Amino acid sequence: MADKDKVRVRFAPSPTGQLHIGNVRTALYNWLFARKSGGVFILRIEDTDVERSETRYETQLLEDLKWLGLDWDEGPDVGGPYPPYRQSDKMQVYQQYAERLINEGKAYYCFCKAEELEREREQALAEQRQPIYSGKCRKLDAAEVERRRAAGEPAAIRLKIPEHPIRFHDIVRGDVEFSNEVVSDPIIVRSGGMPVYNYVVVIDDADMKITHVVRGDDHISNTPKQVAVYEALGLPVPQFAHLSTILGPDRERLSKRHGATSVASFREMGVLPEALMNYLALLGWAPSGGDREIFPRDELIKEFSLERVTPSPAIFDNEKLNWLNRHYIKQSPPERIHQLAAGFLQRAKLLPAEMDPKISNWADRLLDLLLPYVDRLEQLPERAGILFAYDAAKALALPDNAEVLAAEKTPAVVQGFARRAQAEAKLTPERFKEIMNELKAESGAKGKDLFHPVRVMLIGAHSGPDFDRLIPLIEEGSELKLPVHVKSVRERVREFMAALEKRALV
RNA sequence: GGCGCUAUCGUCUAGGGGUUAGGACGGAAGAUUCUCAAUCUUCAAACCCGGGUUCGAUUCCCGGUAGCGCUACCA
Repeated sequence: MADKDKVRVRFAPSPTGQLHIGNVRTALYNWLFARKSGGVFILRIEDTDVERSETRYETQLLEDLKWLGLDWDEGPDVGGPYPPYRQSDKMQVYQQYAERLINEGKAYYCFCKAEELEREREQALAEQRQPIYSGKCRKLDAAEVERRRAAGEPAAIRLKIPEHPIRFHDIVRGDVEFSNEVVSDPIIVRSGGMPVYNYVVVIDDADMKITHVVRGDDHISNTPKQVAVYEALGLPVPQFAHLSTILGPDRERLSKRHGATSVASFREMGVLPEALMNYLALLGWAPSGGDREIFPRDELIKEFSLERVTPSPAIFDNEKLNWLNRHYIKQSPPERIHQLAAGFLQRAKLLPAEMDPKISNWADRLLDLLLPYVDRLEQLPERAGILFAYDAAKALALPDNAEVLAAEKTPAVVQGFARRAQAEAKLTPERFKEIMNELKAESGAKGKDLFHPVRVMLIGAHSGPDFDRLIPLIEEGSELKLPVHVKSVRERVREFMAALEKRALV
């Protein structure tokens, strides 16, 4: 492919907060499109809003993108042929272009005061007129402009919007047309000298030779202004693709109000990046056929196309994300998922920060036991409660257990199990099976009636993982030096019987 | 208010002038398991409304309605 035909796309976030899930999808689609077409993916930092931009957010942003596996070919940290990649480093360039527009008569100085404009706007609204700029300063004669400029009167710079409808092509939505009557002459440089987004974005995209602008559809109404800037500057207009909004369950634009929306929060919850990417890819895009849901990164690149992006807004569905996350937890290589998952138990202070091989081996088996039960890794510490947080009194008090405890054969099972288990220094799964068989014969209980009481005694709940794997984990865990002691079967049984006796007395 | 965008199961979507309107999440039922989770099987569940065009519209066109966005010297 000739260089001049090469696809060049960009992701251009503002470092004004945590990287949001909606922006991530935009980044993902840009990235997929670039990788699919053998093009270039560019990261650009839009920090013209000096008030709200912060360096720490920029650092965080890069980290989040890396975590997601979205790598960029050009950017503020890696450079590239069209620097700078941070708008705040580019102020003179914007100023030069603005002067050029003024000299060519395509833009003009506007001396209107902000309050004055606000008044006009409110009045227009009150009279049900279009609140667009009157164009007053457009008619000022050169001499007066010169005089007022010389007197140091602050002036913004406005672009002259042409007298014809502005139309552009959108890959997702087809042809879009705006009547010029609804587009004010936009301010491109503020009276303070700071250029405005709708202007700098065009300069940047043109300077960086961006071929496709893929971004959120909240920009769609801004696009005519931007097209006007391209045209005034005589620069080629790129292709646009406006992505639909991601909505919360209440059909309102997804925001912090809806809970976790930042990449960081998903990471902290133990959502795997590949699950998040897969989910987001499906939110607003589907392959032809539409009967596949699982798309690892490579498959996504192979299948993706902007033409198949859906124009309608989509509601974010945590359940489906969970399903994908469970899928990728199962698919993930054991070493990777063990390491990741162990981190959650370490942070919860259930596992030591430094794990010797013995503990590490035990932890791996524990995780294998627990992992099928979780949607997100953050649920692990709570799930691990069956090992670490045994509490007999609580088990007896739990409403869920009431039925089991009240069952006719429960006392015989409990007594029989307790007596036998107490005799075992270390219960083995084999011995456990024997005991259960003996109990079955002795009490006449079988199935649930037999196993539920024992389960309540051992883990405080009537349902949970297989005893075959659970019992060795309990017994071996009790011998390990862990931040939180794992009670042995004997300890559990003793505690349970004591609590039972106490309850009987009350 | 004006302008713009959007409209298929509860949700994400495939499809498209004649289809049993397909898949997935979630839900329900069953199989399996001591139980729960996982797994497997089965089931229920949708073309926003009204006009055209047409032999025939869910599909094409127009209008309505609803949702969302924009309407800044924010990005």
